[in-house]
Amino acid sequence: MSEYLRTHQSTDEQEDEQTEERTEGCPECGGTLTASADHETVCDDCGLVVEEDNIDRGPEWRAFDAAEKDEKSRVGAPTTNMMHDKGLSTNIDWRDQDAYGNSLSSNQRQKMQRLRKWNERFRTRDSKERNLKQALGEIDRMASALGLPDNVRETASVIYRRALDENLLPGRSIEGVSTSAVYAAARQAGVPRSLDEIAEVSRVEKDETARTYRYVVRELGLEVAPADPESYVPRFASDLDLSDEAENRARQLLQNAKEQGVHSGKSPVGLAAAAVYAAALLTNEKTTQAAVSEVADISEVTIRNRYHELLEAEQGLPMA
DNA sequence: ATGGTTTTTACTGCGTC
DNA sequence: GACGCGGTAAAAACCAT
Repeated sequence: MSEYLRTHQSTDEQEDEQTEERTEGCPECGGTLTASADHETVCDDCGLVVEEDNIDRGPEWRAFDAAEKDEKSRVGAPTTNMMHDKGLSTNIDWRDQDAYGNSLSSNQRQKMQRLRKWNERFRTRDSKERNLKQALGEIDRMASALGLPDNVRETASVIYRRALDENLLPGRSIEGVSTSAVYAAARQAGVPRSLDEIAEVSRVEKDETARTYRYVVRELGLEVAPADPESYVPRFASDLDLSDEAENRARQLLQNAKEQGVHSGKSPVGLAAAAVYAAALLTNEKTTQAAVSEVADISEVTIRNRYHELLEAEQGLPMA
């Protein structure tokens, strides 16, 4: 605890500085920028207001001593949807030490043990809370296995939370819904993973995931646009060690195809795979259909069909 | 359940290294 | 002769109805 207090105060000290000089110059005249007390960033020389209404993360009002400063500080740990209680509930340290690092008497120790136990019981009181706890664990596990970034985990958590609130769970497995949440979140964040990839790391079968996913999307009114083929391109390209040039070419091909509406109804993954293959060909880089098929989880036949269509589309509209 | 569409599977022939 | 590629037909999977 003492440690916490000290660092907390020292950061406040720095933020107490009402004005601070920025390193970058004014975009207008190159003069020095100053952040003023009323949350504007102003140029000293020409008076240009560069930024308005900055978020004030500092203490709320003047404080006259340390205690008051703590009280009025707006600052706290950020909340996160990744923990079942958004990280807001009380945690009791597992160490049997007091705030100064001294160990507790055996009497105290037992007391703390009891407190911990009850705190834990209250924290995960009803079934919903326990449910959430487990689901979020699953979500985190799958997201890690798929290499998905934190924001996807957050989104997945939110989706799951909503599903829980709307009572979508009864009759469905926690794993199934968590899996769907991850799938939906990944797609919404523009880093889609195919159902097959998802099923790979999930504890539930692919068709159950698909079924649950549809259900969840419908009930929650989630807006998930059909996956954009382009969003698969970077991953495939890097898996195949292709150059940036080829990657860009693949994007071009896809955009072109999109304009001509060639892609409707076809699987986005197949299109992306075909574009990557075609681009590799066009930039004289060596890949085989088999290799692309491997990383994209798409049959060679599909790649063949798609990439013919892509090239035809390209010829019909010779380079914008 | 059904019918239409897309993807996959399996197989074959062709050209090249 | 193995390999990459193209094509085809039939089976399977998918989707909306």
